[in-house]
Amino acid sequence: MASRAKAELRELAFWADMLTDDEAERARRGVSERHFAAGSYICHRGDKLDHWTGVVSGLVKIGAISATGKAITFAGIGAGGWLGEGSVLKDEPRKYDLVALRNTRLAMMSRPTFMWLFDHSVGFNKFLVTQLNERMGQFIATIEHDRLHDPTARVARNIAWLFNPVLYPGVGQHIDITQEELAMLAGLSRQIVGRSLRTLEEAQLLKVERAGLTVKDIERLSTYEGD
DNA sequence: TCATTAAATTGTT
DNA sequence: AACAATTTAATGA
Repeated sequence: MASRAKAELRELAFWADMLTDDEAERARRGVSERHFAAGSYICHRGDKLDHWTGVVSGLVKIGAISATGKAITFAGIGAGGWLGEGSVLKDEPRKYDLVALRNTRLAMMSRPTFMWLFDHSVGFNKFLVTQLNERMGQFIATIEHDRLHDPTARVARNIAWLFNPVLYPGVGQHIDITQEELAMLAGLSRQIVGRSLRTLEEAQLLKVERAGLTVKDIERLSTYEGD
């Protein structure tokens, strides 16, 4: 049977099941919770935030300001997503900005705890490898994404991020997200996002609801390139 | 349970 | 960006 620590940890992190009871207890002690209000910065590029960070609830944007002054979004992270393993592993400052797009609860694991799990836990390393691999795939896709000027394609790609079954095992067909939040993620205006969503709905890729949407065809959505 | 009001979300110019 | 229309949530009888 599972330990109490593991049950507690599972509330914050789905990968708790991949740890032994002993490891879970150690992990639980090294994780604390923090809250960020909508619109606030969790960290700026260059900060030395040496915590591995999980989104318990809410929505976080990973991005940066380019040399030309344009805001670029690398990825959106929804509830269940974990980020920052690169900065923690290499003990480097963050190379990107983190912004809470809505009120967000974060689980933050201290670097010593992270390193201990990295050294001792097979389950944790398995999780890390799949996580890094999936990130890499998403990153490759993002490079292409930047060349996509069709706003509908950008919206589609941004939605697909939030439905990645490897990164977010719990997510079903539906998520709660407003068109305004999607606009901030994709770097588009709210009305363009609204129009794009209707286009995607007409193409039978998803169903638009109030303050949310349901995906009908995640495969075609993630590869959508416009008309 | 229903009616009223406030707040949030989306559509339109 | 501002305004209007619509839907949901909260309140209290």
